[in-house]
Amino acid sequence: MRELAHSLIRYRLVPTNTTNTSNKPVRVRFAPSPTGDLHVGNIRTALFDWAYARHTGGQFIFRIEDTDRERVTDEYIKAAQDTLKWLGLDWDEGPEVGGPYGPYLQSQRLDIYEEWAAKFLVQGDAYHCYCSSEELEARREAQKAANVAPGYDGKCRSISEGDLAKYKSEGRLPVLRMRMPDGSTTFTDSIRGDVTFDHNFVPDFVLVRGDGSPLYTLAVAVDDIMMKVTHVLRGEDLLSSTPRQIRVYQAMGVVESDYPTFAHLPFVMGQDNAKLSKRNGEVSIAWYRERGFLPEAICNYLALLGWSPGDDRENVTMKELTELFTVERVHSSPARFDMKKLEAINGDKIRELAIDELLKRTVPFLIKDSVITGTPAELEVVKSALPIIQERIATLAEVSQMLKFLFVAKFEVEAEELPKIKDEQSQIVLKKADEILNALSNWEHEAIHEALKKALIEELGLKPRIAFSALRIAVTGSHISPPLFESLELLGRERSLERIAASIN
RNA sequence: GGCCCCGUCGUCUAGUGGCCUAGGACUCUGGCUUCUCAAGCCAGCUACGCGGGUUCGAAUCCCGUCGGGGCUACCA
Repeated sequence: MRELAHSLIRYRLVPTNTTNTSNKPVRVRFAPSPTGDLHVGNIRTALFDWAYARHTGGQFIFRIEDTDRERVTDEYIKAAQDTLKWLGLDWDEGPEVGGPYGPYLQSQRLDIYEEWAAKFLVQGDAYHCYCSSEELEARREAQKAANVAPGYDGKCRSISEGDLAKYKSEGRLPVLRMRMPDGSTTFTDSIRGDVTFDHNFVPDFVLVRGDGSPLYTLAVAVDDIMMKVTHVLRGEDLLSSTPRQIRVYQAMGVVESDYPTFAHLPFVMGQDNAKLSKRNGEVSIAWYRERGFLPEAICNYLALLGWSPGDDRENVTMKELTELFTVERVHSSPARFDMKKLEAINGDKIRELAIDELLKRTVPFLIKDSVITGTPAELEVVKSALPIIQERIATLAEVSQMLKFLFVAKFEVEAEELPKIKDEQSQIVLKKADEILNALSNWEHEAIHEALKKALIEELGLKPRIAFSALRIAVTGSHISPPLFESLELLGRERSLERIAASIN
């Protein structure tokens, strides 16, 4: 009977657009399984989820899928929250903030899953399966060899009394398996259109482990329904798990109009066209944070991976993103992650920062790199130096290299640069500069520039790039530095003259 | 192997039958500017995977093909 009832379960979800045709308030969830630091792909998903929720004025729900307690740790859960906060992806319901449909950690919802599982068993939608992993493995191998679709063969759909007694006496613990009826499932993916899965290729799947713990397939479906989620935007790796999820809705007795709308986001790939992973690029958001990438730059860049506003604009703020984001404009094809473009956008965002804001953001890097300790006097110097390096850096971490010459206790010219100031011509320049600057009373960069230009360019007849290069190295230690005259002013008269003198043979 | 998804410059993308001799951005190359490095400005290179069809006309529609990816767990 039950089988019959499910024999024709084709259905279709109403096509959805971002204006949310249904009158239900939009509820979008980001539900990662933190088995490590959140990575670029997770964040791109989170960003789209968040942007969609904000765009529609709906709720953004943050749920932790920690049914696999072997791989998910408390540190990773904590790190995931920190990362989202750092990026500015604030959630309306979830860990810390709570909400009406909590708890939001699946490990705290075990009794809920247990209840539904029991119901499914009673209803006959699910059944106990006593097959051991070894047996399943063996049968899978056989299926593969026989070239038939692999998957559970339904052996335990009906078990004889005798077999049941035998399994129990052996102490076997059954898993709970969902009965997949004949037929097919079709759903409308907002990004991909109609997608159909023939149930011949969707085998009966496990809902509850032998030890009684729930699996993703059960928890995710139950939670999305119980939390009244209206839109599921997630990675395309979950596309083929959708018919299973829908099967659980059916067992739960949910009416079709209450199913969430699915949208499967394309992957973020690494350089080598494989899914982005540790092997082919940096994936951990924490890594980008340490490297001096701005959260708004990361979000801006990631927003452009698989989505575009439609016109030629590429620089969008978080606010603009929430205004412009629609699921219709999300691509269906995967995108490759390009560090170079991220860096370019990061540089642009740095240049947009007000000096006080830039100061606030760079100080932790300078302290971490032991360039400064953070005294008010140091901060003053950094602040006055930032305007001249702001357009020269692509990441915040670069400020240390740029400004350390202003703070080092014991200054030394970089070893490889030394020969460049020891030649005859450089020595002439340095001696002349020493003489001129010692006589200079006004130590402002314009005055310094004027004096040096007159002495070195006009009187000695040198090309500017030649003349100033030696001086640059002598004073900053490197042939790459912030503008020379401003650097001299910032360094101060005393230390500048000291360094020039020290560079003279 | 089976099922499913995907296919425009090197990369991200615009493009939904004529506005496309395919636009923008990043990268790269050359130039300008310049005290180095950047930034900025200008210029250049490079793409509709392939083959059929439909049509007066196709990057856009259809079919096939090739290629890439995902899933195929008591992971998510």
